[in-house]
Amino acid sequence: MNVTDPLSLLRRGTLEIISEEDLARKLESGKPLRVKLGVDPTVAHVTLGWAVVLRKLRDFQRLGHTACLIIGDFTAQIGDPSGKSKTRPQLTREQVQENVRAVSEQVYKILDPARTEIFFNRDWLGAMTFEDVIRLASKYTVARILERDDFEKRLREERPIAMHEILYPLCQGYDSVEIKADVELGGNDQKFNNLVGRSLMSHYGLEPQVVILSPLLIGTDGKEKMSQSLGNYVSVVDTPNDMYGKTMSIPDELIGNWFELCTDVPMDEVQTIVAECVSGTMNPRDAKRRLAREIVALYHSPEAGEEADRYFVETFSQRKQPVEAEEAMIPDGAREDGAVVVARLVHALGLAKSLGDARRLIQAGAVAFDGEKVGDPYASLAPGDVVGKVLKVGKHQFRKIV
RNA sequence: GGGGGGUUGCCCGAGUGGCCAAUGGGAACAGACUGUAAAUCUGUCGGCGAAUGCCUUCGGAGGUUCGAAUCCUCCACCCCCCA
Repeated sequence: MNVTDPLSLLRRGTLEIISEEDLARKLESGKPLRVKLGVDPTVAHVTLGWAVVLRKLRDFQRLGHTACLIIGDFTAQIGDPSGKSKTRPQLTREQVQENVRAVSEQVYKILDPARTEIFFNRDWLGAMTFEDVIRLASKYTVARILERDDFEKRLREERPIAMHEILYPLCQGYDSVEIKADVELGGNDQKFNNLVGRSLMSHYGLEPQVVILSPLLIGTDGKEKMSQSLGNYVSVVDTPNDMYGKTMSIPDELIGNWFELCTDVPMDEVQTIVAECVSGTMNPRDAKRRLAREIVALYHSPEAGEEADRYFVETFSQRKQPVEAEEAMIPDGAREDGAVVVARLVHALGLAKSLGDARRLIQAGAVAFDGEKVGDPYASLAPGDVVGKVLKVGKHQFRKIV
């Protein structure tokens, strides 16, 4: 790849580079840089939010540098204190391996495997003696650790902070020492941890890493950062229709942000789109359709993007029956005296979490066959009346009964 | 080590012997309206049952009582103040 100005490529979609001078100097040295990114092995999906930093990492690869993925199988036991402020459940080595397998497949939808190294931090953190830990801990002060937003907040709110959580930033920072990182990428919430890495590296006589921070992508709920545990995410392995549909559901204010962080659409074009939405020249819905198409194109194909767009317009805008709904047989549990009990059918197909829930949905008018609502929670129909029809539950769950 | 406060449903938070499956808010889900947006209005929001109803739930284990989220005992965990 021929890039005349590597720095400006690397700057897109970042919030802060600490420091740009250092980065420029390291780039000029001409040697391939080791670019570190920590990976949380407790998740099994690469989300668009995570893809933001992965895409940045890919930019580095295109410039000839090496991606160093650190699987935090050791640190996962501690749990990053940022965010939910809860200690995570411990994972077995097997569970970790399982997630890593799933995730690495997805990661290579973005990264170049030839320029990627993978490490497990258990390999060095797990091997440390207590003495090593004490020595590491001596290189940082309590006051500085407690500066961390989350700790400060929890202290103020009288919520617990366990000793081991205090060690978390040190563990993560030590990873940088171990792999001799030149650059570390991360979401903005990683700022504290990544800066600790810088400081530790100097203590260990290494040149401190450059820290590059990306904004956190807001999830489909429009409020919280996108994360698997919050369920407001789009996975890079979602089907085209899902990916498209989820993208269409984001609030308008996020359009520009998503374009910048999730697509390769040039920034000046993004700015035009946003301006037109604001001025009313463009319907924000159409801007989102473009966005959704771009995203599907990136992880599937441009054709799949068009296809998903068509599906969306037909199914939701024009409220047609979906062309091809997932097929489902009538489970035995849904039958009673030869008739099909609608509530049981909905429940048995997993479209409602309990029988009672299914009845409530029916009562609320959320259940229909071929567009015809079923209003009676106790309705039962002859099998002939349901087979071949499309069952709709809520806004976007469809099953073709066969 | 001493003293005080706390642990309620997805979250926050009321409830201090029966009227409590447990007020209220948020989240979530559904309906209407739409652009599968936002805002708004309405409904639902432990499980099972056609139903009077039954079962499970208020940190854990016991106990008192006709009856306990509420009282007692022990245990676990958390916070604050003092040392």
